[in-house]
Amino acid sequence: MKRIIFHVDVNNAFLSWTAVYLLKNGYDKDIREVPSVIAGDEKSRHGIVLAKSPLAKKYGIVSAETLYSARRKCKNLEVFPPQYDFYMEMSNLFYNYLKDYTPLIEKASIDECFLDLTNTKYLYDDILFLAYKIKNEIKEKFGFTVNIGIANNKLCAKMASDFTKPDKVHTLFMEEVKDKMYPLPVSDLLFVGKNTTELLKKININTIGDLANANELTLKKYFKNRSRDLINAANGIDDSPVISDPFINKCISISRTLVEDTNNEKTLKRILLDMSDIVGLRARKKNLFASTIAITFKTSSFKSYSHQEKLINSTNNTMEIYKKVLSLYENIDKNEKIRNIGIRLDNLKNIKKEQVSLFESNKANDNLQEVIDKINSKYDNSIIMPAIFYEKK
DNA sequence: TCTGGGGTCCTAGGACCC
DNA sequence: TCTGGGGTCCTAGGACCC
Repeated sequence: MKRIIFHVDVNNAFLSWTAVYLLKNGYDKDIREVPSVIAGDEKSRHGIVLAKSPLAKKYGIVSAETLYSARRKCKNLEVFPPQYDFYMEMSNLFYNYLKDYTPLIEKASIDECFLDLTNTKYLYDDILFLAYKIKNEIKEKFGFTVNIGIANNKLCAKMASDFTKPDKVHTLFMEEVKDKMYPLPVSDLLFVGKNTTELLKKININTIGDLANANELTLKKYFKNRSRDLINAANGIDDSPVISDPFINKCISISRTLVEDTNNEKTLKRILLDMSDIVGLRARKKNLFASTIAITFKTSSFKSYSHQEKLINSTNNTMEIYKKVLSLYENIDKNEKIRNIGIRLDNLKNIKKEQVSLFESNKANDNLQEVIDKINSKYDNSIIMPAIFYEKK
């Protein structure tokens, strides 16, 4: 049976949401109507474009480019800082509104959801009418616009919602793939990024249609096992389900770009401890336990490295994470200055894997952690941490 | 004042086992 | 007297997405 899938995507999410916030708070201008971007603070080296208005786009400004370069393209560019807390609020409003239409809803990211309406569509006599109703209601209720893609699977729904923006509904049913998707440049296809586009160009594949009809053996030379997936994607084939189960992270990570490059051990260890506590707390809140811990870093010359290690007992305990992080830190080249440093908890499961040890028990650690978390949640900002970690260099 | 941050998935290559 | 072969697990690195 053919499925009916909606992909609902907030137009220029960060920029729209900041526009909503500003208008609500008496700002007299809609920043969606001028050349504007949302970008981080350059002084703390976060100066890249996170979202752009349609007019900023006309100047050739793209996401993830440096603010410096964006300003050079457009002299009167208006720049606003991101407001992550407000974005989370809007994202939840959006999701809670949509989930009234079907229990089969998947939150794909902060600003997009998939809805499987296959079994609920009989409730709505006209699926297109329903999409317009959802789109218009979101605009009226919340003040931002969305695009909705309607298709028989997630891939095509997502492609469709990307067609023309903003505030639009598009369909891309299986029988429309040839007409609507084949003529597009292959770089428009999901999972085809910059590098893949370059490689495809070499073998004269320029449109999605070219890829759809490509010879798998030819592709294999460049893309190995990925070849079949690429051809399937180009043909609009995808049978991945809409997953509404509470989301279980595969990994939780955190990283920070430092105010200035450093190889000062004390500074780096202090930051690693801080971050160990943050990721640990996030894992504990979701009741997830990591069996792999990694540290990641970027050097002054922008080269990335990582070191990871599997644990015998999985954990989400701050002290245990930090202990492992420190031992991983010992492996890194202490001469190189570090620009960005991070921690990743990987192979997360919602049960604790524990090998029974004759010699020690982690029970005490876990109990202590629970007490610390309780205290910290009561007194917002105070971070309680065993003193030994502060006194040890 | 060049170049963020949080994710997922895949692959190569080494270690180790039988 | 000159180096197998299959399987699994683990780490490092890279591509891609929003």
